[in-house]
Amino acid sequence: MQKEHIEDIAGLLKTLSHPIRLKIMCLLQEGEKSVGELRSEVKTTNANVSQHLTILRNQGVIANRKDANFIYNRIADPRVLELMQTLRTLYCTK
Amino acid sequence: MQKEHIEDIAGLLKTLSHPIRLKIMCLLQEGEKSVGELRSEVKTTNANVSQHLTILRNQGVIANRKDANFIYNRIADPRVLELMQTLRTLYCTK
DNA sequence: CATAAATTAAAGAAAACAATTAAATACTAA
DNA sequence: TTAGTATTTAATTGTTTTCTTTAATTTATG
Repeated sequence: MQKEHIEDIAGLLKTLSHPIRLKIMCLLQEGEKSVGELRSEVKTTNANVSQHLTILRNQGVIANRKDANFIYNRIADPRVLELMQTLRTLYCTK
Repeated sequence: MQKEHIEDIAGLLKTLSHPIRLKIMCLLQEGEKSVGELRSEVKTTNANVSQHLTILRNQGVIANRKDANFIYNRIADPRVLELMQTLRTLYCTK
């Protein structure tokens, strides 16, 4: 791995390394979800979820679309989807 | 994923999410290396490398053996090895 | 034993992070 | 327009990380 890759991947892992953000990514594996739906699943405040979503969005791993009052979030990077699947296989099987 | 898994994986990702630690893990994919060897590759102080090695050891991803003046470190968890390989494939290919 | 090389441990300051609260924005519907 | 819902932003505060420096430990060798 070259230096740039190291920095990039470290940044990605850092983004995913918070329990709330990792859980959000897990939930989004099932399909897009609004901020409110995510909030009720991760059990924290709207503001907190919103801040974590901003971090995920800045990293480029999620994107969103607006529909009326709701903002629906989805996983934007197929590589992250595959990474999540690898983590599940390695650490959640058996 | 259950809550415990989320916490565990988030902790693992956090451990791997520092550029120096990630680089160390990359280097150890090639085989065991002493603290001094790692230091010269990641270009920082011995103390700093040692601290990062402690973090990796506490997370259980590396182990070491002592031989005379040298302490040789190696990757201790095969799942992490596979995770590293996945990251390389997803983000360093093409 | 004395010295050098490799490593660890401890302490400190600066920077980054995270949660909370309150205020602000955007949109819908009555 | 007004009220209500969903979401974001900003500010504050406390915690955690990270790096640096310095001191201590371990082991081999002269």
